Amino acid sequence: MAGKRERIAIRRIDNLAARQVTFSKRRRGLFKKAEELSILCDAEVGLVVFSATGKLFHFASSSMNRIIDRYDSHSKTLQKSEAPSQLQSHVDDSTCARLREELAEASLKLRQMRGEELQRLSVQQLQELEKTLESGLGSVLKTKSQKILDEINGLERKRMQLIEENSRLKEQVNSYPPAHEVTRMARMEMQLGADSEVVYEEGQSSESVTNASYPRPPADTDDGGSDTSLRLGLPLFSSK
Amino acid sequence: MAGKRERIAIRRIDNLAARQVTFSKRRRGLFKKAEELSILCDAEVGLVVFSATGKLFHFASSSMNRIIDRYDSHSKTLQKSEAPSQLQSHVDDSTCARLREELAEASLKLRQMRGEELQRLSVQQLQELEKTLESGLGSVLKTKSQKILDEINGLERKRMQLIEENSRLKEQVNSYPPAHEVTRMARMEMQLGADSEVVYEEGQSSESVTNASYPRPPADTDDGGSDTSLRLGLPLFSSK
DNA sequence: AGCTATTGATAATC
DNA sequence: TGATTATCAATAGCT
Repeated sequence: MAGKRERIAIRRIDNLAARQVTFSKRRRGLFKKAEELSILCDAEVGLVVFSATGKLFHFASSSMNRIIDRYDSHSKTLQKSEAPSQLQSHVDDSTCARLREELAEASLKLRQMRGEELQRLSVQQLQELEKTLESGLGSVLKTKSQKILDEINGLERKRMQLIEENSRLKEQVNSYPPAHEVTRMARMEMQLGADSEVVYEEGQSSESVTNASYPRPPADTDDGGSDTSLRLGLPLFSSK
Repeated sequence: MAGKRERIAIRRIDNLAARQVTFSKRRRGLFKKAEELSILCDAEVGLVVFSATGKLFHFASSSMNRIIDRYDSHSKTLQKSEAPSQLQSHVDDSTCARLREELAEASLKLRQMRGEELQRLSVQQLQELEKTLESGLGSVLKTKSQKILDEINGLERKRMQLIEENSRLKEQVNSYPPAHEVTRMARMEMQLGADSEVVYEEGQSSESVTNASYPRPPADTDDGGSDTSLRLGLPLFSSK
């Protein structure tokens, strides 16, 4: 039948068709609610939506220009004087047109690289695109691996420094064991156990620092479901 | 308790307090949905709301100025031709600047997808790029496979039509064998074998032809250059 | 494009 | 305002 709905996460919908369908549905819903708000609550509402393909949709309870003007006057308390007689700032239309063309072309290429709008391409062109993507993917994997390795190495270096320092300190403590300190150390060792994180010595291969989870995904909450494999794919390249 | 809700008519709410409460609630809902649309569907969304008391609320998936510029440049299609004032050229100027900006951004993304200028990206961003590239690559392979299959099917269909036509013609020839033609036919059949594909003419009837199985891929490989494997990756994988 | 099972939004109320 | 809940409205997943 229909409709075993599940809640969806609010992140970009990967599938193109699904994204377009959702866009249509939600866009209608959004515009409806915008209008309702303006009517119910006597508010002035302006809504502008550009689809991913660049198509424009808009709604204004009064007129868009009026709303934009009102928005400008509200938000631009600190508007700089626009220096109205800006001589020679005239950029001719051809430049603009060319820019637009280039932008359209770049956007299309981007969408195609993301796997959209491929129907018009020939097999030959698809082949080329495939090659480009594979090459790019290779570079990305390589760069990512390098960055992760760097991070690991950095951590390892710090760790070694700490181990060294730790040894030095331990030596000092053993050489001059003030009574109260000896007692404290003993207590600590009992608490921590032999295999605790406090490392006194022992040469360690980087093996135990593998990629289980890299310490710091830059300031981003790992969205719980994202794919977990890192796909380093570079250093241990035992093809064959 | 609470809430025996009734549906309400979409007209201005007379009661001031109720109107304000509804404004707050619906405004929040509207902004939430605006943001969701922009994220889910990769759309650029700008929303401006003035309350009845003149308070401003706004949301922009990118930046409001950019969206307003983009809106202006879109609706500028039917712009009045005159107004050569400074203001006009000022608008053109900012539009141009925005275009330049967008183009630079798109170009950078393109280069990054091709594997260039990746150093500044974080591991997280690289991971995302990788995912995008893999997804795009999957779509490309899928599309290419489909196109190749279509081509094969088309060729096969034509081949079957030709074989049919061929049989028909052969029958005709056998029924009315002029003396000199008989000789020729005999010679040809000795050379070519009975079931060869001698094509006399191509009848272009688009009758339905079952294309279920194709005995063999189109035998004529005039493609003498490409040494690359096709990497069909055929078994159509679903994209989610 | 239609059709529902569900989730999500929110009107009424405290 | 904020919280609660009964209802209505929007829409995700299919066909």
